[in-house]
Amino acid sequence: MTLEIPEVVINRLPVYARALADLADAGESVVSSQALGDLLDVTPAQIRKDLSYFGRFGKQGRGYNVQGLLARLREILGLDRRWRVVLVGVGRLGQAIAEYGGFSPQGFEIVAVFDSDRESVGKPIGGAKIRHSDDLDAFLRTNGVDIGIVAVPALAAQQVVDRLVKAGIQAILNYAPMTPHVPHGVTVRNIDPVLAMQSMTFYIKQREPAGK
Amino acid sequence: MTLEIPEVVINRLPVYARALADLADAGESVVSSQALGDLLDVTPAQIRKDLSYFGRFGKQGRGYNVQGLLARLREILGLDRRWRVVLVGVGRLGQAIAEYGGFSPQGFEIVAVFDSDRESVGKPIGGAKIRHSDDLDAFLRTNGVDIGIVAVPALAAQQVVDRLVKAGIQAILNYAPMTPHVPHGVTVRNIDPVLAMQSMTFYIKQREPAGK
DNA sequence: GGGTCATTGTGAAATCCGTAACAGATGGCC
DNA sequence: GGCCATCTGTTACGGATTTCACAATGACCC
Ligand SMILES: NC(=O)c1ccc[n+]([C@@H]2O[C@H](COP(=O)([O-])OP(=O)(O)OC[C@H]3O[C@@H](n4cnc5c(N)ncnc54)[C@H](O)[C@@H]3O)[C@@H](O)[C@H]2O)c1
Ligand SMILES: NC(=O)c1ccc[n+]([C@@H]2O[C@H](COP(=O)([O-])OP(=O)(O)OC[C@H]3O[C@@H](n4cnc5c(N)ncnc54)[C@H](O)[C@@H]3O)[C@@H](O)[C@H]2O)c1
Repeated sequence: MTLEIPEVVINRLPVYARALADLADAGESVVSSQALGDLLDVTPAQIRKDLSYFGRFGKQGRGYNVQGLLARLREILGLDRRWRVVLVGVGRLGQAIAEYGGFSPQGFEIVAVFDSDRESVGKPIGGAKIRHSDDLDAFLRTNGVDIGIVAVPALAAQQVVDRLVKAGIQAILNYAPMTPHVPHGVTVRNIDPVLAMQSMTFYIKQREPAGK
Repeated sequence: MTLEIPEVVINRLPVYARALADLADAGESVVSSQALGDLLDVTPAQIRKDLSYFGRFGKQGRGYNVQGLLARLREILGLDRRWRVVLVGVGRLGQAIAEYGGFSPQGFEIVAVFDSDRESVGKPIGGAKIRHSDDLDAFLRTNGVDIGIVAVPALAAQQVVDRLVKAGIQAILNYAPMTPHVPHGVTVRNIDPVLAMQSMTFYIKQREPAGK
């Protein structure tokens, strides 16, 4: 139905939702696009435009009802239900992810974790037991799983992505420093702090006429 | 000098550099924009256009010299030197960052780590000793530091960002789930897996006509 | 050394996205 | 109840980014 919404817009909605949740916590009941924009370093026009793709949520002369808009955004993004997630790769990063308390309150439940290292299979982590990655396919097929998190070394990552895709996973959060290939219809987000730093250095350098 | 290069372009350059490094490791000496594009899911025209902002690096009929282009990109991005980084917040995530082996080989050296918890001050982590965050300003002023990594709870993050900025830091990698405010001239990149997942759910939902 | 083929670099066209601006609606006030 | 100040929703515009398409160039071969 709504098939022409720019991806940049979709990527901003969770940011709006997060700010609205903070405002709600702070006891605010109404917010204007101007005030929300100040909070997020976004122009008010952009916020209004973004929201207008989905409907009319505000009241002229007043602004948006914080709880109301938050509820609508959550609905639009599909955050009004819980999502089942598997984690593949339980090294240092994978452990931090498995034990991170920030996912569950947002509706993302890590229902199983996998690793190829037989030594670690069976060990408990973040409420689950580590399973062997050979059992990944079987698990995915018998349990409904929505999202896969990849936290294996770069060299193993494409193989893991392929397995997740073959088993029907629709969305992948990739922490490995590589660009995964997925068929059309699978959504990927990459998290790579090194790339983030490597783009920042360009700007630092620009501002440093000395040095070099 | 070169002041009108779109930020999206700058953000793609490290991705190109990473792929070129992989190609170099694989023994490839030449690559075409087509081949590189296939690797990265980017159109060849985009690659050529991006590179053309900085000069002419290829040879018609042949493509780009892998080592040569990599060297030029590293130079453009400022990756031909080492960068000094401080980490603030040594909780679970901060520890994983401090001990992550992926930064140093790319030229990012974590020269000091800070936390506000007096219990943990003095403990060794990733080659450094944890310092108290009260000493952050003094350290930054006496040691040249280029980049700050923020890994504290959201409620403390703006305060930490402010301190880093006041001490002259030019670039901040923020892991806290909030939008930091910084003056013009300071570069920020945010890393937030929850936001990443929250935008993916939109697309999963789109594809699931059932459910809901 | 000329012909062929592949591939770059780049203006021009097309598309995408953000901003501006304002008509219209709403609440508050007297 | 009418007036005023405020703020939304939306359209139109302009700028930014991507894609297109092709002339120019270099490598290779015979
Ligand atoms: N540690 C960090 O802070 C950090 C930060 C950013 C990115 N990363 C990236 O995340 C990935 C993991 O990092 P790490 O530090 O946890 O590495 P790690 O070596 O500690 O852990 C990798 C884990 O993956 C498992 N594994 C390997 N191949 C597998 C396969 N085919 N199937 C299932 N499991 C497999 C290994 O047994 C190991 O437990 C790497 O790609 C790394 O570059 C890590
Ligand atoms: N753990 C993860 O995988 C993960 C993933 C994504 C984002 N995050 C975010 O990263 C941040 C840190 O997460 P965590 O799990 O490590 O939390 P944590 O509570 O384990 O660690 C936070 C650390 O920050 C320190 N701290 C608090 N206030 C400080 C201040 N003003 N100055 C210096 N240090 C201070 C605390 O003493 C503690 O050691 C949070 O904002 C979290 O939402 C964590």
